[in-house]
Amino acid sequence: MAYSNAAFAAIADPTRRQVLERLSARPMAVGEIAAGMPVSRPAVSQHLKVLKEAGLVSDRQDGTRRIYAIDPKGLGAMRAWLDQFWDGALLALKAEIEREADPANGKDEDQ
Amino acid sequence: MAYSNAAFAAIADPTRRQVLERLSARPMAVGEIAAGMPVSRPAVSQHLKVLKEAGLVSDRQDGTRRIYAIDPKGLGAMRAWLDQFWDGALLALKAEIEREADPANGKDEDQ
DNA sequence: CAGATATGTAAGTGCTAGCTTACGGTAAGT
DNA sequence: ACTTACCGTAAGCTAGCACTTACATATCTG
Repeated sequence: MAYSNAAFAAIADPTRRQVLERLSARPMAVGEIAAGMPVSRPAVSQHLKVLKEAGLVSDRQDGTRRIYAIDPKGLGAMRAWLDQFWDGALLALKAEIEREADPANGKDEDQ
Repeated sequence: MAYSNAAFAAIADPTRRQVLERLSARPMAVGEIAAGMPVSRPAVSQHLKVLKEAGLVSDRQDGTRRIYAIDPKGLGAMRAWLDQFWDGALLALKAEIEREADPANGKDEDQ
């Protein structure tokens, strides 16, 4: 399973998640994003760089402005990992519960 | 949308993701987890503490050992956030594409 | 061309994460 | 009771993150 380490590290930061949430509404310019945020504009710029390198956003030049938008590819990889992990965990958990619920199996047999 | 900040911070670390992957197979003791990992056992212990506080794992005493297992609750919250974010982003992206594809709307009208 | 607008980037700083070693505590075995 | 096994935690260190201010760059406008 090939997933991006950078993507998980990127969404770990609350400020970056806030940026992503704002971009999920519609593509926006840097200054527009930074307007309603508690950090400075350069900080947002640096966050956008991280998000871009993680494949979570894409950018496009528009005059003096630079429009950022969500890039579905990076998100897809993360969802894939979470889904697979989720399914595996649930399966293992179900098996464990069934094993413990059935006395014939001997839940402490090898201990 | 109420999601856990700690959960996102927890899965940001590759070592912790490795711990989760091992636990997704079956519940395991601390030493068993640390056996096939590149870091020391105390390090794994600290990671497990973080994962537990994030609601991603649960623990149970068994003699001198401590068995850790996946806790579906914390994962569910993360998946919910990702799913909602994913859907919103795709919708916005689709709307944006349709807007740009339709010349009648004037894609640069307010600039 | 001069000025304003919009953004990226360099430099510097405070803080925290993740790691190691060392130690303490608890449960099982002889 | 003594020893062994298993684990959590404290102390200390290093590296990197997130932030700020200051500066450089590029585009549009009058």
